[in-house]
Amino acid sequence: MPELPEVEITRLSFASRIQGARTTGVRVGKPLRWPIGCDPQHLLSQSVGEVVRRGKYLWLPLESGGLLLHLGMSGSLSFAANVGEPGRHDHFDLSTTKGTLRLTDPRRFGAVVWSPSMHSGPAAKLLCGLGLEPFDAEFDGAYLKSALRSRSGPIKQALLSGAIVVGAGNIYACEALFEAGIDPRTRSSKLSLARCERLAAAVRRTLARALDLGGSTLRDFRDAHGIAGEFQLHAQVYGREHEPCARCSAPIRRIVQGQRASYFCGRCQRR
DNA sequence: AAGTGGACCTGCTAGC
DNA sequence: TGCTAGCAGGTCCACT
Repeated sequence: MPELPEVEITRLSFASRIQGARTTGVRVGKPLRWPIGCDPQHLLSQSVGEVVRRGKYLWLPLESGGLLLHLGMSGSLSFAANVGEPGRHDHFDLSTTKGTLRLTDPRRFGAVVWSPSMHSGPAAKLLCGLGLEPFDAEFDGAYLKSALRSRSGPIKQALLSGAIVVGAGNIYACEALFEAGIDPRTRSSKLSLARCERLAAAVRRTLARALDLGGSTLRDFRDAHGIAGEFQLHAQVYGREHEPCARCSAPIRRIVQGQRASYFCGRCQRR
């Protein structure tokens, strides 16, 4: 579900409200992707620091370490003073003096993992292979060109891997490639510097636009106030197989790459 | 090292 | 109306 814009919108919707609160209770429901990795008692009576994002992960700092959160495909976080009884898909609650942070995740691909810090233990292991943040000044055409040099596979899969640049998932990778006029099947190492520059700019613009629009809500996504996004209404290619391309009217195509759907315009997007 | 396919889990929808 | 196959925003891991 949640790509970088959705994760960042979620963070913005509760980080300032939970900061400085003190933890008062923990409820662990059905198993998520990994075990939490600590005795839940260990999380009690600690003050909460500033929530930060790295890629699609959120780091929630506590005094004796912190929690690395991931929303998987169908996860969302809510934060409210009165949360009520947990529903069937509510698998983690962290109660604090300012409200309860609750992870709702029907498919349970999400995760809540304790780590002594962001830069050690399980968190470090999960974060260490990640590429640049898309809004980092270092992320530009020259960086992309260099990072893609050793990659023979399709550019779409290189973007999705997160090893070069983080944050673009299936929707935004498709949209960014459309904006840059690049066929998703193009071999990564074949992209010219000029096209790498266009692609880096397109990734940033696509993610920034999604942030402006509150992210994409296909079905599950809500921010921590329960508000849906509307980028999906503005998508040019994602989920639009057979519809006419907004730029040239050719029908949008759908193919499968690495077991994921790719949508693109066969006329506007070149190899 | 980089590419590929399978795995995890539930819910919804299109088609018969 | 009811069943089934196929599909869904992610990403780790084992294997080549």
